Amino acid sequence: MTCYIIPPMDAPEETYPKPIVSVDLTIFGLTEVGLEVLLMQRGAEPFANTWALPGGFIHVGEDSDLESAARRVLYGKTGVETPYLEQLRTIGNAARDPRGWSLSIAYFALISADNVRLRQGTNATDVAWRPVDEAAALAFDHMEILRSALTRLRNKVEYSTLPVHLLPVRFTLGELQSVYERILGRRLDKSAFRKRIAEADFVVPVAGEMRRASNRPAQIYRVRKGHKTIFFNRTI
Amino acid sequence: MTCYIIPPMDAPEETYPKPIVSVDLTIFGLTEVGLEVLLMQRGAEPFANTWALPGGFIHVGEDSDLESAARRVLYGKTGVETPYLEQLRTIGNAARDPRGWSLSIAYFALISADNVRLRQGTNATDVAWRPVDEAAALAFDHMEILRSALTRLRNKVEYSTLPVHLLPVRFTLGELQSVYERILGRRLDKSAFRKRIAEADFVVPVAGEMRRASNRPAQIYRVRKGHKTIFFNRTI
DNA sequence: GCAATAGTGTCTTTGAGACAGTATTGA
DNA sequence: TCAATACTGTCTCAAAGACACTATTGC
Repeated sequence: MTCYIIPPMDAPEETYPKPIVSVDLTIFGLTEVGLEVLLMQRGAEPFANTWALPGGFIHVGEDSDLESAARRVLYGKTGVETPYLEQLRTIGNAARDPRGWSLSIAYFALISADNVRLRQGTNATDVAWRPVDEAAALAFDHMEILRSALTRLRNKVEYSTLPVHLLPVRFTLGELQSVYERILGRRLDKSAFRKRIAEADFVVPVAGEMRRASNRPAQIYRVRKGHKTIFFNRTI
Repeated sequence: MTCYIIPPMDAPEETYPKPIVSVDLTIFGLTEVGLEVLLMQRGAEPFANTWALPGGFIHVGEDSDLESAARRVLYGKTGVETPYLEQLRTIGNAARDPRGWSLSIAYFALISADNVRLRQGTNATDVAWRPVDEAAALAFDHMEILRSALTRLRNKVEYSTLPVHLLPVRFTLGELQSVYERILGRRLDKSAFRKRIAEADFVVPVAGEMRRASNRPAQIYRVRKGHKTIFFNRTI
């Protein structure tokens, strides 16, 4: 039994019971299969044995801020330290969690799937990549969160440099174009694509390094140091 | 003294103290002065007598969801029922509130300033419109939230139909263009502007109604029923 | 040589922006 | 008549998109 004593001086003007607060992550990765999302199977009630987005409670003593909490969850499940992480939205109502009025701050992350070592955390019996359209029923309202994240990703892909974060550190322009095409589900014109990338000026060639195959070798690029996501004023 | 007993069965797997949760609103209105934001002067500690964004705690028993909580705050301060309301972001850390680890779900609202009847709520000694650039020091990190909201508004104005919500129900195209110009701080070409508005097809003329002055009368428009904000693929 | 992909150049067509015109009122 | 603003039409120039061409490797 836990009992929190709220001191009267520091208490809110009127004291209300607080909602439950958790941080949930939609972690996208690009594998041979296509765009996939990292899911975990819940070990404990509610929704035991159901697949869910990785998440957890805020550790008031440990997490200095919200993003730290999200990064802690991310590192715990993937072992990855610095991927692209963005706040998606906060969803909260009385019905989403049988334990009571509950709040979820949803984040979405993009990672290069090859760097990941999947880990099983406490209360999770399994962790796995699942194709984004494999619309399995997820715990809580996580399916709705996943759909929001997917919408946001597809929108941003249309007019930003965001998809680089799905690639390893070094990549070719052909690989970059392929990422855009796989997420958008349509072919892009190579010439127009390269014009956009050149204008945005966010990747730099790695001198001397080429990707070799049984064709003309391709220049290898990396993201320019200190790159922030760039938004085009037109569609890619 | 308040003591919450958390039953062991329904408790989180590991039980952590919960953060403080509030909902704060950046409410924009367009007055003769220009773009203004609705502020209230706090009546109670912390930050007593300091200006702050209107906000409040979630009422677990009363609010069915987050947006309801935001609308309750909005109605309480302005008497306005259905303005444009959008979730901005959630900010949370250990330092922003002296009472402890605190979370603020920030919303931003656009209202037609003429419909508003300002009200003083509990714990507020004053409620007033303030120009957005009058960078008074605000309570908590509300200045940062206000800046976020302003950035979001200016960005969206560039390529969306969002500014209609700052106008009364009936307006002329000249008035609409003026709203865009006042927020963006630059003149727009009338011809190009009207082309955009016509393409977006989100306003309809009110048959027969004209705004009269000592010049050619202007057609009065209203927003098309069921209008959702439309995003242009280019700048306005 | 051939297959395959890298990388570049050019042409056409679209449409955004600039600007100037006409329309219609009150005074 | 003039002043003022509503509303529309046209021209120009930039750039997006389509497409084709050349380059360079392994086999």
